[in-house]
Amino acid sequence: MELTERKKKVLRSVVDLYIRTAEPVGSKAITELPDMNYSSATIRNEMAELTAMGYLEQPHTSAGRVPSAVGYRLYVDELMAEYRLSIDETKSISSAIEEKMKKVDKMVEKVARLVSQATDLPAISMASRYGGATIRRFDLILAGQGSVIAVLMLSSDEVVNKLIRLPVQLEESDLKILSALLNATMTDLDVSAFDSNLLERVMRSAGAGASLVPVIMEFAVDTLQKQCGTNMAVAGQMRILGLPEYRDVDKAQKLITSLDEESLAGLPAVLSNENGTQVLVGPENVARELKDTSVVMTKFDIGDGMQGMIGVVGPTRMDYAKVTARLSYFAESLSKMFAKPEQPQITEGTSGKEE
Amino acid sequence: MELTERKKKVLRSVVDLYIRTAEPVGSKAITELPDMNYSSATIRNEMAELTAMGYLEQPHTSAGRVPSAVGYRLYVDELMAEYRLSIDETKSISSAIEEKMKKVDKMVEKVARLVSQATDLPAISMASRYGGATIRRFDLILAGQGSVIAVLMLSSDEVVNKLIRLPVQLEESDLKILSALLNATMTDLDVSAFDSNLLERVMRSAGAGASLVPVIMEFAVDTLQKQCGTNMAVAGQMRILGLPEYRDVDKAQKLITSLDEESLAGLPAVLSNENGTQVLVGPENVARELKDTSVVMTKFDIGDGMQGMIGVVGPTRMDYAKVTARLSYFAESLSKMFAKPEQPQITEGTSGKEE
DNA sequence: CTTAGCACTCAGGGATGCTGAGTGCTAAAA
DNA sequence: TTTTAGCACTCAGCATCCCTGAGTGCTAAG
Repeated sequence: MELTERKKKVLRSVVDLYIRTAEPVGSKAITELPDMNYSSATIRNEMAELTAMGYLEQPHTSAGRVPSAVGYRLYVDELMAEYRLSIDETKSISSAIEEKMKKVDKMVEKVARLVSQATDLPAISMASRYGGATIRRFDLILAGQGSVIAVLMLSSDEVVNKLIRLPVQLEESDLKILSALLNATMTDLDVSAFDSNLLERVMRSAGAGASLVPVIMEFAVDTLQKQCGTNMAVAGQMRILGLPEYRDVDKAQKLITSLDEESLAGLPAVLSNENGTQVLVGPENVARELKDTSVVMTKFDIGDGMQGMIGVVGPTRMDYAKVTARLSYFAESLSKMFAKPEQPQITEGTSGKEE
Repeated sequence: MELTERKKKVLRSVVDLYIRTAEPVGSKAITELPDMNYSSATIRNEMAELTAMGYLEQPHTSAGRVPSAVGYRLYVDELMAEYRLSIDETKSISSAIEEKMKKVDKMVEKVARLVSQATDLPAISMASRYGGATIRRFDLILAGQGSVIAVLMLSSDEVVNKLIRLPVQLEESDLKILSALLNATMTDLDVSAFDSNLLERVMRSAGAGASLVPVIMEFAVDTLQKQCGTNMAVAGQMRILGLPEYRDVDKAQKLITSLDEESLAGLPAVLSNENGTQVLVGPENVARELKDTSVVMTKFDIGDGMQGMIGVVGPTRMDYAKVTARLSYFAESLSKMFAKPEQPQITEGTSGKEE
């Protein structure tokens, strides 16, 4: 049975009010809305029918109505009004993004923080690679007393380095030969190609620098693997403490502990493959702990064979319009930022101790 | 007036019990302790006197006693029994530390997480430099079509790099000359020496690579400044939700928001300069938000002109013995790890996009 | 000096009752 | 046929009250 226009209007009003107040909505509250020229009795009848049809729920007899999961679904898909970002909002989002972002993992963390701040909800951010990374170029620098700095330039234009200390004394000329060999044999290879076979072959031709080869190769594999993996960050978990549905510490705690990287690993699988914003309402979430929360996620392209994703977790009652608007804007801005091409560009990286 | 032995014993018992139960301690509970051969009436008298002397407090007339800040102070300084780490505990701490730690900022974050996990309390970790860092060595690598990779080796043995794209075409020989120049003029300098004067001087002699100099210098200054600054991380804030004193969401929220990097920046100033573990009980904390929490902190040496510090924040009622024991062990293990010298050592780092 | 005994205090936890927001139904009005 | 006014009913939330028991301080006897 189709919903009449009026029913839809009532449903929308209920959801809107409930989002604002977090309290069950009564018929009188609806009548007081502008544009509602019916008496409370009429609204009551409509609400009773909407309840029967499963769009609304009643916590107890003498309370108002609360949207059900089905109700939210309809609201998100059809009823909700576009939320228009104010200039202030777009500005603060853009300026937040414009801060320089360095390495992917740092970037992911920062984005999570920014999104969380913009929505005042816990936020998730991830970046995963669908095209494999390769090494474009090897360089070896002699740094005195048996120390060599290996510098790898990746297909993604990232540059990584590693300080290697070996008991062997090497000459500048040895390194030149070795790096030429590495560039000839190990560039543009998928990570899977780095096997013991390759290692043996390269070592046989390596001459004086042979002892360096295994270390460099391990470093290369490590680096490529790190590139493949999914980077993920969660931020702002404690923001849920501000929400009335989590006044109860136990509930809050349960949700927070389920908001770590591991528990959310399964999330991407649930999402459809298209770009754009998706909403998972309450029970639609697979993770049991998220049963009475909603997740809003947006995918976008980072370029360089990377796929980005940002999202937030919040009460089913969250302000979907506002949140999706902000998320989309965020994703769009990020895409633009990553697509920005050609201009003199600078990349940097650090390296520290490792034992 | 000095405390009698028996009074001390009673005070210790009160604190111990209160730490365990988080509930006011009554005279009867004390009598039931082994090694307490007095009746409840006697204990009551002692407790009354301890209260008069300010070591104990009474939430209300018919409740048991709770240690006051002064009481905790005495307990921490004189009364508390050494807590002996079990083999399991030392093992899990050591194995946690043995995971490889890379760059300082990553390391700081990881340590914060580990400490928090080991104590089940929010933890703070920081590393700050007291000796200035310098650059030991510059290398420039030509990476095709106007791209140059600048590789800087610091006095701390960290290696950082940056990909620079310039519209100018440079030859291998230009870079050789330039890097020789940089190594001659800009190594072993304190960050303050990098002024416009130096820049001008170097650029005058730089020839073809002159346009690179400002970029490299900016990178150098950035890197050194980052080295100077204090790295700090907080982890496990939500652990306070498990504590009975923070069943109240508002309280928990207040504390959590005051546990960010900025608010804790003043902390180091409060601590004495010696290494070793220090306890700040309740009102001894300067930060107003920490008035009814305690902070336990340990300083230790990282080497390379760096000072490390780890600590936890918890209720005044926290198990000081256990916490200080674990913190000290942690600090010791970390010191050892950083002191471990000479063996073939490898350092690595990455670098990503920056616009 | 210690302890048994006793009167006193008071937080915390039911039980009870009231209030007001909200409902569903019916019957009159449009 | 649809809308609305009116009314009886429900029930969460709050305030009130009382009771219980843990804990106290004081006194007087051991």
